[in-house]
Amino acid sequence: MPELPEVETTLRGISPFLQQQRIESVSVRNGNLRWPVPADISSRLRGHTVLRVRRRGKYLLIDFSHGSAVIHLGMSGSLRILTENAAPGKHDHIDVMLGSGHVLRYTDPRRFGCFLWCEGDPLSMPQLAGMGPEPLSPEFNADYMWQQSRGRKVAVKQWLMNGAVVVGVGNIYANEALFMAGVRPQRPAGRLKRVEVERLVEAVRAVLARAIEQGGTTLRDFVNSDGKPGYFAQELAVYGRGGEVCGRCDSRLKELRLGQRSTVFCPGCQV
DNA sequence: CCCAAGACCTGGCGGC
DNA sequence: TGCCGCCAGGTCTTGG
Repeated sequence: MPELPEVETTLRGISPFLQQQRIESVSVRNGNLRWPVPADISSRLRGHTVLRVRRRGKYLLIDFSHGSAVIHLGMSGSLRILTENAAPGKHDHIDVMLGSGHVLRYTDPRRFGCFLWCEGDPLSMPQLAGMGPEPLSPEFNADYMWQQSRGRKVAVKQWLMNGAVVVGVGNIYANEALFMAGVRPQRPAGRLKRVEVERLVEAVRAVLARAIEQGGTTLRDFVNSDGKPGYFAQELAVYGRGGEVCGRCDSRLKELRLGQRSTVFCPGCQV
């Protein structure tokens, strides 16, 4: 489910409710996520105060003075703030009770996400070390991406979705950015021209920034921390539109598979 | 090192 | 209505 804009939307939603809050308790109903939720997570957190919440790629980090909770939403996860204690549903796996009386609830039907504990610097744990730059930071620029692309034979779309190159670009936004940049997804990354890399960098920035403004993309079940959907789905130009007429020319959008992921492009607009 | 494919898991959908 | 296969926003792991 969540790509960078959805995780960023979640961060912005939960952050005000977590800042400086004391953790009263943690209730784990199903700890069988991608990796097991540490059995002692409750005793790790109880009585400690949240210093701040931040994001690295699609990971959310809740920092305390003695370590950080490291959370990923996988394909289908969400985090919500409950103002009253609603009965948990089948996929509501974790509740974090806050001093304010609010509850941070972790939901994930497919359980591809994780909820881990890290003492010390979470940025150096295996999952986070070696990540590429943030796409909305100055380190993500044409010079960097040009140098990264040289010699790479992989399709540019899969290259864009590789977190070691740049974080946060998932299937939806890779499709959209390539359309915006006028580049066919199946082109080998190393064969892009410099101007194409420049356009792609700008397109990734633009599509992610716009999606964040809209509160992310809701296809089926993404909800923000208030339980509301994101509105970027209405602005998707190609994702989920295979067979439709392109909005920019009169070609029909084509659909194919790259790296087992559905890929949509316009044969008229994308070279 | 690079790349492709398999793995994890549940639910929704279209087809028969 | 019921069952079956396929698909889904991610990314880690394995194997060539």
